Amino acid sequence: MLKISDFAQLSRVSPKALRLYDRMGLLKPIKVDSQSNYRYYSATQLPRLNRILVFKELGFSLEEIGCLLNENISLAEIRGMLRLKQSEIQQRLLDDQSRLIRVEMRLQELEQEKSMSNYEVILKPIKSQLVAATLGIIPNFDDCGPILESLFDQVYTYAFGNGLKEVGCGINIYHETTLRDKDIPVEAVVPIPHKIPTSDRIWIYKLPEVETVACVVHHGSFASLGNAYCTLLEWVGKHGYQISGSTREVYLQYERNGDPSQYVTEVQIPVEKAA
Amino acid sequence: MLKISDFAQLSRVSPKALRLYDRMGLLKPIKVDSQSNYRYYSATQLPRLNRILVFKELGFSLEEIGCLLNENISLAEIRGMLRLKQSEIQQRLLDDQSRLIRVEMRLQELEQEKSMSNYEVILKPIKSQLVAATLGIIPNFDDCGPILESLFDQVYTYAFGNGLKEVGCGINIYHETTLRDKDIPVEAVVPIPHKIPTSDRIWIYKLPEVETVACVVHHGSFASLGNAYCTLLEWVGKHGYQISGSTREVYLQYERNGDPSQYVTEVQIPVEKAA
DNA sequence: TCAACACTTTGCCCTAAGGGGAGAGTCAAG
DNA sequence: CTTGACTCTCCCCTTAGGGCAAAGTGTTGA
Repeated sequence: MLKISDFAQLSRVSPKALRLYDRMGLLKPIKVDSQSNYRYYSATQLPRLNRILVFKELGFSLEEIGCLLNENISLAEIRGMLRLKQSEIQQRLLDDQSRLIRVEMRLQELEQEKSMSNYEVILKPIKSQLVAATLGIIPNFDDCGPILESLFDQVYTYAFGNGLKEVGCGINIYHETTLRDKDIPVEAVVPIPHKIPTSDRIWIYKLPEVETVACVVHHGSFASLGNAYCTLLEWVGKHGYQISGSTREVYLQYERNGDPSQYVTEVQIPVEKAA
Repeated sequence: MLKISDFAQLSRVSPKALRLYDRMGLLKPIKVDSQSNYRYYSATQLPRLNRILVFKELGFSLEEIGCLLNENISLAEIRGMLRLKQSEIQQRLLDDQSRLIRVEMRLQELEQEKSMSNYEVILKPIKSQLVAATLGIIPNFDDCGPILESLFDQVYTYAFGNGLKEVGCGINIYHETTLRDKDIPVEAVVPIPHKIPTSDRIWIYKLPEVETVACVVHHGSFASLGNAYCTLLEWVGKHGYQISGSTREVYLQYERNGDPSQYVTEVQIPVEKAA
């Protein structure tokens, strides 16, 4: 018959924790004085408490331990819970390994560049979306503005002309992955909420989903968009990915003849883990 | 000017999280309508939000991210926080690796033995304690009871005779680590709360602390204490430890001529990581 | 036998990062 | 004008207890 603090000292578990285990049914005192509600424990309860502690160290929650200590639990169930916990821990290990590598890469960058990059590369999935699209060719990058505007004009005009009120923001898709600085084919697409007829210049289709794109958000004039590409391409290589699809530019904020410093563009490159 | 759910969709961060980031000062909307309290965001805030997300994936708490995003933080401080996080992750990795191994060992045991062991081995430190002690020799294990009782009688009698009211429970220390089944020297010690004089048979000293003991709690007659030793020794070997000191038996619950099924004994073996 | 002190009880609030929901106010379209 | 979709704030919930407060209990010294 030990008082709670004696038992706590014996087991090196705080009285608070012992009360919690009592309330959760993991370890009931051998006796509770009905008048004072004092809890009384016995040294014979140490094996059970130690079992609780061991399972806790193995990463089980108190609720799970409640199941594990239940008298009528089969060995198969125990095995199942252990295997489940095993895969949980393995997953956390993998996550932490990747996290660790990314932290270390940031430290390296910091040492080399003496400043933090302006861009954060993030990975995300892109959902399939219905779009209206047209094709064009950019003779050279220095003068792509008017051509792109004209392409999007065509798509927007067509979409509004077919009764649409609200459309998504413009997206450029560069289907050519080889580097070329002249006569670049480009597809100008605009997400639309529902189907409209196709024309000879504008076609409607469902842009397939992309499992993973690496992307950066560029804030400012298109003139400095090259930095975004540099960051993105370097990141893809360094982190063990490879390009697996057509690059897109999403014009999240853009106004014709507006202030270029207010433009916001997201550059997306579909990627997959390099073999 | 995007409403919260538009911005949420754009960034794939829930409105709930955006409100939290607002409240924590991580990402304030560009405008809050003073009458309706509606939050309005701009696509220009995506880079900052992405930075938040990246740091979150690296394992930083929102509070830490608040520091990291603070304008007037030096590169040295950022480096410091990264290094701190790095060591945190490394520690968690090590913990999880050891956890994983222990879970796998339990699974193996389960496969082999078709039942769960009765003992849980736990590691703990033992604090230094003041004790009264005497030495004896056990001719053979089969008949150790009376001799041990006599040894403890001497110590208890001496302690009470010197005015002590409360003493700890008896501990046997087997200083001999070599296996011997006859004439085993044993030290019977009893923790005492403060100094008393030494005699020729009973001496008082401070039992040094032990950094780590592996221990099991045995519940029942001493006759089956061998099982506890088996479990413990097997565990020590399997888990990559080696014995680094004298084994102890702590008689947590014992009553002369009492019911042996109520005895509780803790067997402790000092261990250290094997090289 | 009483006062003092150590101990125990329950209950409440706190943690991190939101999720879920209620009740009330707001916005845009028909 | 109404309706439905959004948004706001506020409250409770999650883990495994820690900290504290008020009230009750046990032991000990005088």
